[in-house]
Amino acid sequence: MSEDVRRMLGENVRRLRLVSGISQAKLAERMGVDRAYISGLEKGERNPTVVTVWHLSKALGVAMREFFDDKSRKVK
Amino acid sequence: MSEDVRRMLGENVRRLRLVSGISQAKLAERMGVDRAYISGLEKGERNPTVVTVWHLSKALGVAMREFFDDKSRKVK
DNA sequence: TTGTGACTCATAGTCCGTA
DNA sequence: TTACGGACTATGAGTCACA
Repeated sequence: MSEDVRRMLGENVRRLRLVSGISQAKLAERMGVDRAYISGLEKGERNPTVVTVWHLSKALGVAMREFFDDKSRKVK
Repeated sequence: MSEDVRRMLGENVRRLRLVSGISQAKLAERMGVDRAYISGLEKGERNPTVVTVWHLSKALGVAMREFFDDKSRKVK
């Protein structure tokens, strides 16, 4: 289901953000977006565009593909 | 620039679609969207959401990350 | 087979507050 | 520090007729 995509993305955003050790507010500031949006994103309630994912990748210093690796998936 | 993301994505969609040997119309049919949308996508004029990319990955039978590999980039 | 402009409707994303 | 909600504006989704 496509809801899974949003959830997976949100988990990856949170994971990568925590790895870089910054708050939602700091991430939002780096991206130039609202902090409330990051909150919804990480909870899988948002369906961002690829440009937004690109902003995320720049702000967190990771490749865009990092956001699409399903860490929860056991096989394949 | 973020325009580059749209262009890169469009190029990857076209590349992966041609690899699988189908027309824009066929891809659109598989995704359940209008053919005109695929046209705009491949030309880098659209900024799709991650759910749309997910539909693309299902229709073309590839992983989502495939759409974010920058084939035109020489180094790094 | 693909590109394009004009279009409607849904939602991305903001800004305010409260907890 | 984060979640949540309402009201708002900008922009993406998705279609169509025509070239």
